[in-house]
Amino acid sequence: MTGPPPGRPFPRDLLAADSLAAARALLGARLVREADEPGGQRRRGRIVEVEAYIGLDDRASHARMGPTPRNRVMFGPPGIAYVYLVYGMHHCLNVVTEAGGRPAAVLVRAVAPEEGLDAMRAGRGGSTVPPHRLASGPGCVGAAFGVDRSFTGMDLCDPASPLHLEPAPPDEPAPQIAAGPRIGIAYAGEPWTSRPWRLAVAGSASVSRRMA
DNA sequence: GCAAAGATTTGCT
DNA sequence: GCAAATCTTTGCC
Repeated sequence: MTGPPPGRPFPRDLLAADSLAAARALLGARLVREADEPGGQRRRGRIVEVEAYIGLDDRASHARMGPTPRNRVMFGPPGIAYVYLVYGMHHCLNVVTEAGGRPAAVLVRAVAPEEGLDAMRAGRGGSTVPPHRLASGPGCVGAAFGVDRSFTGMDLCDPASPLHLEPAPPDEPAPQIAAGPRIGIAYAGEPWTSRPWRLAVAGSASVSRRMA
């Protein structure tokens, strides 16, 4: 036997408690996008880079101003997708974490493509970047997996969802993890800009930027 | 109701 | 290395 049976659900309890633990659990997990049309390709990749946004007091988090029409799913149950549009052009995928109404989410910043490379490249507008860079960066993940704001609210722990998570294969060793400050949040100020809440699989060629 | 800024990427200088 | 592209969400008048 080499791989897991298809459709194994990602355990929701791994996302329900501490967001940094959830972020570590998501590294190495698989992001799966079922074919969006008959005869289309299934897209799948290994999550290799994430960032955590934790709590009302995190000045870098969209939840910092309390519940709004955009961020309200962050206040809901874990395992739900939160997709937002940044800079008017890029869709970024988050996995809601923590239970009990504490707002938190993990941003999926990079995925190492494994399946459906052609569909990913098409989603990237036919970009000629090498395969390992097709989903390297939060906006690239959204484009490569065909995700937009209509995916907000989707249950990523349900194998029947068009977009969902799967655990890493059981025979795969746990990844070595590197940590560093989050990207693009200078506006938040200290201590939030320095919090090492960006986590990545050490050495992966698909990580968007080198860790400090 | 209007103005400002943003969890980015790409291409040109 | 830097600036443009592009539009939603939020904050303030």
